[in-house]
Amino acid sequence: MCGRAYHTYSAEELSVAYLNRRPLKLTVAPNFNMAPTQESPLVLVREDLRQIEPARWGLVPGWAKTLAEASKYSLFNARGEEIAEKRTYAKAFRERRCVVPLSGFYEWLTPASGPKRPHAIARKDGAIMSVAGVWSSWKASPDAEPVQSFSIVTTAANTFMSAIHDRMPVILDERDLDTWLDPEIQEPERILPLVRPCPPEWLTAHEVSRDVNSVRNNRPDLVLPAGG
DNA sequence: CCAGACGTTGTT
DNA sequence: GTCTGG
DNA sequence: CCAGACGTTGTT
DNA sequence: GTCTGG
Repeated sequence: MCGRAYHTYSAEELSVAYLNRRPLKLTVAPNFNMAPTQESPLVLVREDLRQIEPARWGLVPGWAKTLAEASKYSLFNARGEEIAEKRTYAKAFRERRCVVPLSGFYEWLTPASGPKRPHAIARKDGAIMSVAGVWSSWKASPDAEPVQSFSIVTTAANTFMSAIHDRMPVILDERDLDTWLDPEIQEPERILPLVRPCPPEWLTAHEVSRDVNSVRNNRPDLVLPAGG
C-alpha cells in the first residue's frame, strides 16, 4: 500500500504547519521518490513540545540486533486493524505515535494485463498530508548512536483510493493531531478511532511516469502527470 | 517450561 | 521485550 | 513500493 | 523464487 512517497515542502512550510512557526533544527531537501530505508522529517512530541526530527523509514524495534534483521519484516507499514495487538507495534502505538509529513504518496494500479501504473496521491487542498505513524529509537549497542525510525499506519482504502488500490495510509485531520501525538494518551478507545480512512473528498490523484519505479530516479517531474 | 518469531502486500 | 507454539 | 541480485576463486 | 537495498 504505502511503500513510496514524496515531499517537496520547505522547512518554513513545515514550521508553519506543525510548530506554530518555531524554527526547525534540521535542513529539509525535497525527495521526489522516497523509499523505505530513507530518511524523512518526523513530527513527534517530547516533553510536551512538538519537534521535527529526521528518522529512517522502516521501524527498527527494540528487539532487533541489527538493521538487517529488522528489514526482514516489512516494518515500513503497520496495519491499523491490528496495530494495538501486534507485539512489534503495540508499545509504540501506545507511547510513541508520530506524524509523517508528506506532500503525497505513490500507489501502483495493477491492470488485468500490462505493467503496473504508478499514481501520485495528494491532498486536494494542497496542504501537507499528516500521515499517522509510530516511531522508535534504537541502538546497535549501548554506546552506539541512536537510530530513529518509523512505520506508516495503513487502513482500508476509501472510495476514492479503491479505484487504484485496496489499502491506504491513515491521513489525520489537523484537529486530531494533538491527540494522536500526545504520548500521555494511551487508552485504545481514544486513539483507535483515529485509525480510519480519511474522507475521499480530501484527495486528488494522477498517473505518473513509470520512471518512479526505480528509486535511482529522483527528479521533480516524477510527481507530475505522466507524459505531461 | 523453552524456543522461536516478531511483518506487509499481492497473487494464486 | 513479549507473545505464540509445541 | 520496485529493482536487482542471487557466488567463488584467485589475482591485483 | 526469494532476499536485499534504496
